[in-house]
Amino acid sequence: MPDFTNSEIAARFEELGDLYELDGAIVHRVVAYRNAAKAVRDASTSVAALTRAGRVTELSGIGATLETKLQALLEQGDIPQAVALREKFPAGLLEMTRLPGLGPKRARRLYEELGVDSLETLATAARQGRIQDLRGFGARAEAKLLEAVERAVADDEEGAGAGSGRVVLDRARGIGEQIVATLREHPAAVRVELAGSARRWADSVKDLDVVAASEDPEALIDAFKQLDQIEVVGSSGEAGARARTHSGMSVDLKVVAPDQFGSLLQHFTGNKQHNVALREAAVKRGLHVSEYGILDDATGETLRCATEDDVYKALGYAYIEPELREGRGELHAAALNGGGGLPRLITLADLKGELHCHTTASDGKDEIEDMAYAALELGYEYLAITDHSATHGFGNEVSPERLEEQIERIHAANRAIDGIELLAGSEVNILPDGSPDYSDELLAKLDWAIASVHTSFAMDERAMTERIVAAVEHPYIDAIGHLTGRKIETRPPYAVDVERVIEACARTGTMLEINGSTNRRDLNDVHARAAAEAGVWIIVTTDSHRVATLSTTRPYGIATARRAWLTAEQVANTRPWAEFAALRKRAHGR
DNA sequence: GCCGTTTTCGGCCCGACTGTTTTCAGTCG
Repeated sequence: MPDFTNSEIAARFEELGDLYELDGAIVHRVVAYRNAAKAVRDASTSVAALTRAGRVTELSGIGATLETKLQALLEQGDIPQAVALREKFPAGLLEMTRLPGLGPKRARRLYEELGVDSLETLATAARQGRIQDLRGFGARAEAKLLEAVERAVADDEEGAGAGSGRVVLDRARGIGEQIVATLREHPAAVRVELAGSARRWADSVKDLDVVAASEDPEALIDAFKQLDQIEVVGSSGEAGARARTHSGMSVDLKVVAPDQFGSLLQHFTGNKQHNVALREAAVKRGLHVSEYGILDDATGETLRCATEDDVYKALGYAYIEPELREGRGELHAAALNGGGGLPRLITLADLKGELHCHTTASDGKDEIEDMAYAALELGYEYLAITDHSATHGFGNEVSPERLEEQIERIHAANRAIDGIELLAGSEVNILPDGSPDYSDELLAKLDWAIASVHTSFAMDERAMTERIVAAVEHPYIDAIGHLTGRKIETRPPYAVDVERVIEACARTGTMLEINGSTNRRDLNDVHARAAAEAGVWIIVTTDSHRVATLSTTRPYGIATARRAWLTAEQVANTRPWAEFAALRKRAHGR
């Protein structure tokens, strides 16, 4: 039986948590399953393998009971308790609980009292007016349920295959920044910031959180509700409102007085695990943290925090950058007495060279010189031109003969343009057998080669891992590009044992790329952190196919690096050219 | 169901909004 991937295991735990919730389990037990699911999804190594090795309880959130359930899943292909609960509750019932406003308690009552067991039978019952007579329901609840079903069905038909409803970060930030910019112009606005997962630079975003400080919240909330971007206002109160944009994103606005803004920003930046851990630690010291301030049991007074720094300081922590607030050990590190300290995170300004871009020689839109001048303007000291290689699939093929010519062109441009080192490079395809698609002799003529998988994604994990490790061991392959091939929200990673590839890179001195392309961000944050901890050199690139993305894509690669806790020292292309040149595998002849 | 520099048992963040209620449960983030 093929092993379960981490995301498959996480889905099983989520399902079981949902089933237990329907079954009336206490909330903490349900939360334990959801926390475990997140721990599994965030794990940098195979949870199936960890389970077999008897080490899975090393993951925070997995205890003896879940270990037993994991063993059952791996040995029998399913978890017995899940099998039993699926018998008890029809699949349509779980689907019903995913409707906004309908939770497990009321869904179960609809099932038991009306026999409603799917979106379809729910819609029928609502249309027949059978729901409004139930105790605790009413005519409005019935109408809202019908509306929710109809919307879910419409969304499903519209976005066939789209699934999660999450939006890739660059698009979400585009919408969010527009809203923030407009609100900032309002006379009642003192501060307006984007919060939530968009501020943490997550891969994708479910909805936008906007927080504001104002002496006149009502005026600002009114202005928000009338923004051009807003299609419909959902709920609204004295402290904020929720609305949906024409682009279909849900946006929350919250407003407090300026002297509470730090607490609000901290609260709505999250993530949930970070905030819960922060608050639990505070409770042990008699402090209660909310978005309005910090209540001290001893004095009965609430400390108002104008800045996030005030919040963290009052609780005994150093300031924690938003990208680190994922509940991955950042609070322990940030503790002012006894914490190990937080890393000094890499910034945009640290990057000294770009190592992955394309020109018209393959599928890029601009010429070598255009890219060179753009990189120079960004302050880069070096730029590697890395067009796709000889095997087909990417517009122009760069045959070996054409690569020889391209190397000459790059060298000529390098002589002609002052102030930047232009490197003759290639993004070499890793063929299914693990070999590159240029000869060693040709690869040796390059200054830099980054190798990536672009074909035959469907190999099994063992074969794919061997394929990539073979490339890692090649003497003229300096780095591996976009290791897992995932496209955020559209294509899952291919099956590859990232841990083994990291080990091979550490052994051979091969670098691993964080491809900053906004729909890739591959390595992801978890893998990049594991690679750097294993001593692998990381490079942060844009994979630009045109001049514009050399600058616009950079923040996304850097954000992933920051989410991976990386310092400038751990990223090779923060080094000046002479130092970087010496780090390349081809330079030290391994 | 997890977890432990006050606990191996007894805790487990905090508040807003909605709709149905005569004081609150359910849902959400």
